[in-house]
Parts: sequence; C-alpha cells; structure tokens
Amino acid sequence: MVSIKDIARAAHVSHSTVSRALRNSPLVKPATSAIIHKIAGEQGYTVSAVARSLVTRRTNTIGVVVTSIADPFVGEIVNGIEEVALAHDYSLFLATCHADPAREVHAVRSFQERRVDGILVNASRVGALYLPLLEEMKVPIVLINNEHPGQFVHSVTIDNLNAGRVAARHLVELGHKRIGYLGNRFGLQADMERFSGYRQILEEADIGFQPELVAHGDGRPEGGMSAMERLLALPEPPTAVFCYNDMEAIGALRAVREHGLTVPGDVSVVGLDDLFLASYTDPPLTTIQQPKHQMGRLAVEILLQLLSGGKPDSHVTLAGKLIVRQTTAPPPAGRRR
Amino acid sequence: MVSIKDIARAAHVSHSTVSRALRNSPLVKPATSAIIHKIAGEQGYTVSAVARSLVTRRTNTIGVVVTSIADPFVGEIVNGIEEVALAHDYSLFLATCHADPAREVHAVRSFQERRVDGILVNASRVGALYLPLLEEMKVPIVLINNEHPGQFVHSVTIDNLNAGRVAARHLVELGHKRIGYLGNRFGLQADMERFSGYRQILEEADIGFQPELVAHGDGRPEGGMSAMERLLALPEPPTAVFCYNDMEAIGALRAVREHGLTVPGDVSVVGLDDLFLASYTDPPLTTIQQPKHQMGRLAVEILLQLLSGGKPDSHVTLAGKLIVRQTTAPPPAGRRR
DNA sequence: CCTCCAGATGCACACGTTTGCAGGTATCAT
DNA sequence: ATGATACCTGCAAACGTGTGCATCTGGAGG
Repeated sequence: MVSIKDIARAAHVSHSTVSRALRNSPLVKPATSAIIHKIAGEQGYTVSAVARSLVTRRTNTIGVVVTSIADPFVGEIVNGIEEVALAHDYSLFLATCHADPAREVHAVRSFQERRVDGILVNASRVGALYLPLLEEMKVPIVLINNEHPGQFVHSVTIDNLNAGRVAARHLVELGHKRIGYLGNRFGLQADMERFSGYRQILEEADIGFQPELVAHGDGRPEGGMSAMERLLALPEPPTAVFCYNDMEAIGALRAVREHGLTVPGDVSVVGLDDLFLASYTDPPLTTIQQPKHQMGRLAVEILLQLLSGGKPDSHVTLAGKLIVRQTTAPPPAGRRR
Repeated sequence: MVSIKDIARAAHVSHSTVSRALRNSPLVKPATSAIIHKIAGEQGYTVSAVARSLVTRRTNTIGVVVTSIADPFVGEIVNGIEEVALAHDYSLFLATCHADPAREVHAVRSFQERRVDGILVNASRVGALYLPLLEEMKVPIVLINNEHPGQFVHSVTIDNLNAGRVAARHLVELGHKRIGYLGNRFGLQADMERFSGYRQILEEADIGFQPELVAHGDGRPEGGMSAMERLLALPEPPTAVFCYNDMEAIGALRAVREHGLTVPGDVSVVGLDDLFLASYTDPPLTTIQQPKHQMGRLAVEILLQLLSGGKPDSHVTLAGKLIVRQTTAPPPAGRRR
C-alpha cells in the first residue's frame, strides 16, 4: 500500500510537503502541488484514515447501537442518522444489542476502543449503569427513545404522553365510550406514558378509565393478536382500541377479522409509529406518526453540536402526528347509547 | 486519555511489558501482569484500536454498503451480517447508496480510506466499473444479490431462475391457465431471471407465454398496484399473478380488492422475499422465501475465508423456498375451461 | 551590496501500539 | 565457581500522518 513517503520519494520532496499538498494547504506552491497530485493519482494513493486519526485524535466516526436493524422502525431512524452523518463526512459503526443491556454495554465499549467521536443509542435499556460508564469515558452519547431518562445525558424522544392523548381524543371525538388499550407487557417507559395519555383523555371526557379494557401485547403482531382476543372475549368488548404500536395494531386487525367482525365497522383501531406498512394494511391503518427520520437527523445534529463544543438542549421531545386512514369510524349504531 | 505509557510509568515497567501483559502474553511474569491489569482497571484504560491497527495493518472492520437500510429486506441481510461479524470480533461500517452507482463508489472509497479488511455490497449497481476499482485496491469484496455478475468477484445470490420456476409451477399445479407476471420495470438482472423461470414453466406446461399478461411495477406497492390494475383491465384478466417481490404483491392485493374481486377466490397472488409482513397481509401471502439472514451470514463467511487466505467458491447461489399461505387457490370454477 | 521579508520546503517529533532482538537475572547442572 | 539455560524485561524501530519550527531561496527595497 502506497504512503505519502513513497510519493515524496517520487516527487523529490519531503513527506511533509506531500501531506500538505494533498490537503490542499496554501503553504505549498501550486506547481509542486500539481506534481504531487499527479503522482498520487498515478500510484492510486488513498490516505490512511487510521494514521490520520492517530495524530489528529479524531476519527470522524459515530457509533450507532440499535436493538435490531431488521426492525423497520429503527431502520428509518438509522436512515436519518446516516443522511446527516454522510453530509458531515462522518462514517457509521453499527452494532445491535437485541434489547440486552450486556450487549449494549459491550457495543459501547467496542466503540470506545475504536475511538469513535460520538455514540448514538436507540432504545437504550441501560439505566443508571450509564452514569459510571459516562464518567470513565469522554465520548459524548445521545440517546434516542431511551428508557430510564436520566438527567446527565442527551436524548431525543417522542412525546409519548401527548401521543396517547391524541389517539384517545380521536376515538372519543368519534363517539366511542368503550376504548381499550393494547399495551406492551415489558413495562417500558414509553408504554407507561402512552397509557397515561390515554387514561387522561378518558377521564377528562368523563368516560372514566376501565381496567378491564387494558390488555398487554409484546410489541409485535403475535402479542397484539392475542391481547386483542382477550378484549374481544369480554362480555362487553371495546368498540375501539389504541395500540402501543403499529405491529400490535396489525395483530389486532387480524384478531378482529378472525373473530368475524370488521374494522372499523365493529371496532376501530389506532396504531402508533406509522411504519411504511401502515398504509398497506387492510384497511389502511389510522396511526400516530413518529418522525423517525427526523429523530435520527436530530440525534446526529445534537451530537455534532456537542463535538464542536456547543451546548445543545439536553432533552428534545418530538411531537407525533395523527394520521387518519381507514381503521377508525364512529362506533356501531347499536352501541352508542 | 490514558495510554500504555501512563500505565508503564505507574507500574515501573516499560510500555512493551504493559502491551504484552494486556494481551495476556505468556512472556510476562504472572505477578507483574496482575499488577498491570490492576492499574489498567483503575485508570480505566481501553486500548486504542486505531494505534493497534496502524501497526498490525488490520482493522478488524468490514464495510457494508446497502441501497437503503430502511428496506426490510436489506435489514434482515444486515442482521445476518452483523451476527457473524460480531462472533468474529469484527465491527461494521455501514453506508447507504440509494441505488446510485456514484454513491456506491464513494462509499467503497471511503471504506478504503478507513482501511477496512473487507467490503460487502448489497445489490450493487456498479458493473464493469468494479474491475478497475478492484485492481487498484487490495480489499476483498463480496457482492450480495448483485447486478452484472462478473467473474472476478465473489458473490452470493438467490437462484432467481429457480424461484420463478417454483412460483409458476405452484400456480400451474393449482390449475391456472392464465398466469401473469408483475415484473420490475428497471430491467434488473433479477427480474430477467425470475421472468425466465416463469416463462420456462409456462412453456413446459404447454400453456404458452402470453405477452399481454406481463406488466411492470417498480418493486414497491404503488408500482405493483398500478401494474395489477393494468392486468385487471384486460378483456380476459389473469386468474393468477407471480410478483417480482412481496412489496409489489402487497400492491397487487390492494388493486384486486379495490377492483371488487377477492384473493384467492378470483385471482391468486404469489410474492417473493417472504418479508416479515408477508404473514400479516390479508390474506397472508403465499411467497418464495429468500434466505435473507443466511445470505448475510454466508457473505461474511466467504469474506473471512478470503481474509485468512482461503479460496472460497466465488459464486454461491441459494435456493428459495415456496411458502404456501392463503393467497393461492385453484382458479374460479367458471374459468377453468 | 546589504538587509529584510515572504514564500516554500524540510526536519523532527508526536500520536499509541506491536514486536524482533538484545540484555539481564535467577536457577540449575556440571 | 562456572557455564548453560530458561524466563523476564527493556530498547528501539516501525506503522502513516500532521504540524510547529527552522531553514532556505529569491526578490524587493534601501
């Protein structure tokens, strides 16, 4: 592999001059610079980022740890991350942790060895553990949709409480009185908040919260399906459900269908995320859109500010947006009371 | 940031000894090794992968370039890649190229600067261009599902021809006579091969190929939908269609539905990919499963063999598998002739 | 002719590791 | 006591780049 020294020899200059010329420093005479560029081109020279990083003490890399890259939700976030990282000439290290705190810590450690300039963690499960980890390493970290929001780290999250309120309010305004919640059984912070928003609206609308209308899935279609079945088995099942996320909503849709009922004729369904496939369910899913792409972008931008010595807001929350499609309608005539 | 020299000073040994001790070399006395490890722990030392890479001339990194990470298909491939990379202690650089050859080349160049040990490219659009690129850089490259399969590079692809045959045969065996193909208008190699398989079966079954039953989408639901509409507008529309991929199949499903017909009662649909969501369409989609996860795994394994001086097969093709769900059935009674 | 200055280049060190080689010390056999 | 040997440890050079400082050259101005 050809180095600047090889080029220096060929051009009869010192390697310092080559280094400067290739970085287009104004210090070197245009004529010699041209020669050097020519030789570099001929020899197929490419600068070694690792040698450069060693002396500049910056690698221009960002480490990204996500739960699973096959998850369409995180895929879109990473897309946003990659976009602005590329624009700023940063490369991305990617690691998955599959919601395992140990693997998450392992990934962060590995990134530290690689001397990444900053780290992005999506849906971090590591709570108080992070603080000592942060103490011992100087790498700035930005969390995306993290559990256990602490006060010492930077994060960008969706406004879950408001999302729950918007979803529930939409159903209330359609005239529903028996509104169920299909939660996530893993007791995530996000689940609690969405649930709280839902409950607030029920109480504000004088409908009141009915515990039997809450069932818990696993964040995936299977779980949403079985949770929905439990709700449908009730003596007086709900006429509408708000789901923890789109995946559960898809399961709910199927459960309703297999129960011989229709959406939204018999029961309305609201999801959350607005995954790509939400437009292609049957019927197309009404849902709360999470600005996934923007979350990724924003996270990198915060990181970049941190890297340039700025003091960005430590906690940014983004608002979701209701997307009304065709899974919501007024309750069936016989059950409007 | 603490280095081995700092530790050496604290332990009253040379930095060489520290280096050896931390790599658990048998050369250093257990007692001193223990001291060194203790101090390293106290000071929160982590080795610098960049300094190490400079001397060992290996970075233990793999560059992965994909079209879009938000695509669920590539997400699963990357998942497979990450899995075996992690197992072998390699880190992943990720870059997206959005099917733009220029961006693809840019990504590969960037990886070369970073001195990755190997490169994986999914769905490469760069054809003959690769050869000179390969000449000038010594990094081994493995292509996944690439266009323009050349003979000088390593690749792993699905057996598209056979996939087309299997899908078409399934429909023939159900008794269909008018079988359409929803292709991809971008003239991809994969599209040609799938089409060829489909056509072969039609001719082998003495049904014969009918050009009017072929329409082209864009690989996404929108395109599949409009292509299907064209087919349904025919005087004698097909009773079954084989789609370029699941995304188009989803669009086809919707087109049929909006046309007032049912799947599979009026028309059968076969997809290709077996995306996660194929199980959750209505009705669940019959499709050809691509071993996405395994493709990723295999690609890395080939790369690792290349890195350890092995001579792996240069072209591996994986067989798809028919997954029969509920979008296929015999043709409607009135049209069996 | 001398001085001064700007522009261009080279020298040398640094970044944090790994590693071949030489040197040192203790143990053991002769 | 001496030599051999095994075991540890340190020295020094490398990996490829960036950069402060010194040096050199040529031209302008006095």
